[in-house]
Amino acid sequence: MRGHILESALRLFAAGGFNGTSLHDIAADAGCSKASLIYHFSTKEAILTELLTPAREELAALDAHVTGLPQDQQVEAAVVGYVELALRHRREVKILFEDTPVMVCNPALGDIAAMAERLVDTMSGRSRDAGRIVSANMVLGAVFVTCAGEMDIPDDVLRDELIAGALRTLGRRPDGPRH
Amino acid sequence: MRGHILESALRLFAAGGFNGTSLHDIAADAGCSKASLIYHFSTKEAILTELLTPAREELAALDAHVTGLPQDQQVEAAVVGYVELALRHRREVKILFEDTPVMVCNPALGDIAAMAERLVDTMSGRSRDAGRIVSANMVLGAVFVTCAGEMDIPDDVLRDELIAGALRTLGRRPDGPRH
DNA sequence: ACGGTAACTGTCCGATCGGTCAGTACTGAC
DNA sequence: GTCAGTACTGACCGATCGGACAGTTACCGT
Repeated sequence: MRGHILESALRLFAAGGFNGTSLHDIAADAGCSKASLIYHFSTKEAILTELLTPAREELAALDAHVTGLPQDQQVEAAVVGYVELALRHRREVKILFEDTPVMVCNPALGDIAAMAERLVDTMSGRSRDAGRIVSANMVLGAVFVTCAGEMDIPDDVLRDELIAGALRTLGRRPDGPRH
Repeated sequence: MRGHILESALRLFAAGGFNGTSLHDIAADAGCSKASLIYHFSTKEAILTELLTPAREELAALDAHVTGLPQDQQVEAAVVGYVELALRHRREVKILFEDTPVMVCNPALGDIAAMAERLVDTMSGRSRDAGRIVSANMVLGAVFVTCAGEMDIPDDVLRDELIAGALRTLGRRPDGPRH
């Protein structure tokens, strides 16, 4: 049951947003009572927290891994790691971006924004140059939107194209998409 | 008053989302009663609609303008037009992306998604190649996120860097950001 | 056979939601 | 002076929200 609830909540939050989805909606979708949701998770917020925790932990792991790398490998590792993470957690990332106001007020999730910022800083090569900073922010949004929107492209192709596109955005590769 | 209400609603919707902002919140921020909101605009949805209409119309104009251009100028025109539009309507674009579920159900706003899709199609060079399609989608998200997030970079610099970054993403320029 | 506990539900609750409505204050036209 | 109309409000409404709580059922070790 617990798993069913999380699956329903994930789908509904991704489709209608956190504030746009009621406990009644989730209960109906999961095939249980509203009271059952509160039995398994004590709050609506707690459902969101538990839903996003795996992605949050993977982001933390990525953050730690990238930081420990030699300088000249950090950018590429950050890009690849972020793309794969976003692809592995498409709907979670969508919720993360679309419900930022809800998220930043959540004590268990509030550090995600800071970690994302650090990821962007890494992708910019820790530069103060406006061009680098803008490019890195662009990658953040580019990967998110592309993963969140549903396209009929196989995941492995999407992965490679996202990485290539992101590195192009950052000015790391001279070659464009073939045609 | 009417203008004050729209300004308050714009700020609050952008900060907390449509579903996360109540009529009471808007009334308090605008310094009037909740009933006054309904007097000027008949529904909460109508406030959103009126708020997004200018941006919607500019998008429609951009769509028409780009379509009328010779093939070889369309991609660059689409990129430049989109960047300038997003920069001119930062908060509106943020609402547009964060409240897609609300938007697509709104009859007066429902066509925005279709126009955005056409814009992406144009930026992809109307290609069926996965790389092109992914790149174009990336540009859509890249510009949005960068405009929506607040950075202390002057608008004109941001404009140039966004255009350059987007064209790089699309593989239209071999040079990266200077360093 | 039975006590304990985990899983689950129906029902109720106060708060808040978007929206209605009767009424008031002000203003310019005649 | 008065009257129509515009701008606005306080009080109120039903619906829905997240959540509390007292059960009921089913299973399990003893």
